[in-house]
Amino acid sequence: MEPTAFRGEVGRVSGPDQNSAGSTFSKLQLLDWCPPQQQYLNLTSRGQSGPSHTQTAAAASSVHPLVPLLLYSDRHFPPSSLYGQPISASAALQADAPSKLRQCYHGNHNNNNGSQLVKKPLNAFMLYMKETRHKVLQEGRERESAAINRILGRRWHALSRSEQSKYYDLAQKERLLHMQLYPGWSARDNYVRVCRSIAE
DNA sequence: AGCCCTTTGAAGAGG
DNA sequence: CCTCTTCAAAGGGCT
Repeated sequence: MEPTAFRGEVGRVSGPDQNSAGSTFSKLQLLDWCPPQQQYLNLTSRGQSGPSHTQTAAAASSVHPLVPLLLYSDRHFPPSSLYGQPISASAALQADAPSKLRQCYHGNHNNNNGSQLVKKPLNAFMLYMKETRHKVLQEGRERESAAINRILGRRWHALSRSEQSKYYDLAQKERLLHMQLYPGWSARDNYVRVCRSIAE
């Protein structure tokens, strides 16, 4: 396939093919699912509780009913589940645990602006991985994530255009919602090397 | 305990 | 405009 051309078709947030967020969201509203917003708040606040996360909670609660869409990708692919199935609280906690580890890996719980860290929205392949990883695990051939990801990379390329478009569309919705939730957010906020250069 | 590995895609920086 | 770098998820493996 041609990822670049394909990306140009469905992967862009803005551009001539992208009418507007409004028209996109009108379609999104057709999606039938309604996870608790609290789960999303846990996600965006990285599972932390405390004064600093009231800002995120306020941002999420003040946005609109599309908030669950972001949760859609992050919480929506529990192990051995299909689309539309609700995710359990334990699964949510399980998903958060390694994230906390990564917080330590990246140095702190905040971004370099001192505010609560907001993570990047997942791209199409990341969404595909979240949904498909457990299948590879169930096959029992591989256990290491690096090996599993190699397999998923090959399977991703083996997907048809229409199959991939499902994930590109979802990723685009993620980005749109992320932009609405965090208008001033930049991926650069999470750059560790930026933090280090500032600290030096 | 903390980082590496491995994948694709998005986004930012710099030339 | 193009290239390079970083981060997003995951978790076993390694230091």
